[in-house]
Amino acid sequence: MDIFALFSTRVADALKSLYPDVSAELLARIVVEPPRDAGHGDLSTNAAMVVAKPLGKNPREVATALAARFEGDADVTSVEVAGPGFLNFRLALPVWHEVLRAIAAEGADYGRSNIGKGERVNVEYVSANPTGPMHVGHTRGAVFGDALASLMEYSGYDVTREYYINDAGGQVDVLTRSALLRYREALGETIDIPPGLYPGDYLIPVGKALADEFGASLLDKPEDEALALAKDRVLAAMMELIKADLAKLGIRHEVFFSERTLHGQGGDIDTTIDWLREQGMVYQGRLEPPKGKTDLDDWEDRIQTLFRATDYGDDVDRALLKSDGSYTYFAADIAYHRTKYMRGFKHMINVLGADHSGYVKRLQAAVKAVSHGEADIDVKICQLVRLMKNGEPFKMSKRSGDLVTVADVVDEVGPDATRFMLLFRRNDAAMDFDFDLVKEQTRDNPVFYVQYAHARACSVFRVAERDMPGVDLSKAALAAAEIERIETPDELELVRLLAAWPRVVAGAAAAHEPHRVAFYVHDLAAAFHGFWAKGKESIGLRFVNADDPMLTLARLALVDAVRQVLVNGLQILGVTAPEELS
RNA sequence: GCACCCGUAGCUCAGCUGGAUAGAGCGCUGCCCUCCGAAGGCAGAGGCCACAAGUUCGAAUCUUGUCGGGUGCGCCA
Repeated sequence: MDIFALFSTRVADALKSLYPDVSAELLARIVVEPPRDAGHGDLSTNAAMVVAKPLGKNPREVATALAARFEGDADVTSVEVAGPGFLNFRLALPVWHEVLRAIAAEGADYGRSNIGKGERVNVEYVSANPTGPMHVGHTRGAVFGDALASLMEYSGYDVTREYYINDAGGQVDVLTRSALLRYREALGETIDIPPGLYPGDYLIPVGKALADEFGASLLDKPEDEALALAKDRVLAAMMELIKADLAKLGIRHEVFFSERTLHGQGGDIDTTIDWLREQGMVYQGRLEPPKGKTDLDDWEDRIQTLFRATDYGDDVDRALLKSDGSYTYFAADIAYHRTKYMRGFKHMINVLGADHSGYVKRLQAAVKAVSHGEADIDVKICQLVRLMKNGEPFKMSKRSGDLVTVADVVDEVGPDATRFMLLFRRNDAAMDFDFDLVKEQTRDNPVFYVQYAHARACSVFRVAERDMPGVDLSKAALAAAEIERIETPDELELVRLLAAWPRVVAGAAAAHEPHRVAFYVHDLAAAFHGFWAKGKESIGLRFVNADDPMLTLARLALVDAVRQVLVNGLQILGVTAPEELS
């Protein structure tokens, strides 16, 4: 149940009956929303202002006519024309009681919508190079993508969570060579890791595993052959490391797509490039060197194979072949996104790090080209995260490099805090991650604040059981409670917030902005804590009143509704809702 | 030089895709609570929404330009 959606159609219907010739486009621009200032009422609509001009009428006049349509409506206690032509509604108590009943009835599904209409969306995120454990820099994108995918699912999209394994480039050879050194080490040699190779300890067990499998047999082979034999093992081992890191954050993907499978004779890249050629999207030409870039010593002006990205909104055309004749990363990516389209995805979302911001136009161009403009892609860039301790930026040092891994962070603060903090900010704004704050048990720490609200809601039930032994507090009993007893302004404020939840999730899903869910849940927690605090000043506002079981039951239904919505929000964010805090 | 992102209270950030008198937390000031319904509550001060034009009934929000910060800039991934 979404009262905003409900009134949206009612306002539109009223408008149509008054002015039969208002266009559908106009109706679509009408918004029913909570007014910024609660003093203005419960619902507010701009309908009159939107429609007035095209109809050649005065907005307030239209508003007045519209208001008349709601006179005597049982759900509405007052309609007022305000300001330049706003229409403000105050809703009758039974509407709020209906909201509470709906929450009880819908439970975990309260807020779920079908705005996605079952359409398929591919959400690609993390896609870290398989050259080692996940760096902390990947964490934000990982968490963001995961929460966004959940949010889309919750809003009626058919979501596929996908990870693109960049296992085809030169870095993989470098990685494998590094692992082969560790292999020699495992066989007893003393090794020295030259600069340029990966020095990390995490390759030691990989070397050992190679030694176990191949014995000394790789030693006599030419490097090419040894590389070919070892590569799959090394890559698999790296993916295991990455998956373990992801698991620590509660993240899983449905599809792991290997870049290597696109390469090779007659592979997807070949067919894609051929296809692009047929479409006239490829030509031979030269590019201007970028201005203002410092080190252009190695710039070589040459004719190359280019994709007409500028036809699709990019700034320059992009190279498909390297000078050695192999495909560029972008060529593979075009083919990759073509497979997404061929696999039936008309909506794609890519979550990338800040260092890829220069890549988005190119991707959008590729998707447009490859789908004849039928598919869309939204690229979400996650800005940098600075780790802070004692008010200063810091780096946790690992013996074998100065990387801070995902595991380092999660082991220190836990997955819930990591996830919530990273989601409690717009993705496109840089943020500081404060280690001290995250472990504090005070209101300043939003993770604690929200989880505590949930725990407190649960604790109310424990108190009720203690103080009112023998009273039935089951879901069924709550559903049968006299919800009508909910009527004080403080209680209704809470209900209003609960009523806004479906609207908030839907908006967040449409905008691809999970942080809105985090902020909502935080607001709801604040309102709940506030109401709780009132009970300390005035006993009549306490949830549990042993001498009035029916009132208590009604209030418990309210508490349970708050608890349920907190759970629903946290679930989307992938954060647990503990019943007790230690 | 170019592209993208950001610029909102002293600090950290929201602002519901164009709505009404711009919000929250921290910090500050002043009260209240000394409570196990633990891990506080209430109130106040604090703003040229970077700046300037434009679009319209209406702009923090959209357009253009300027300034400042971040990221990136043929063949790396």
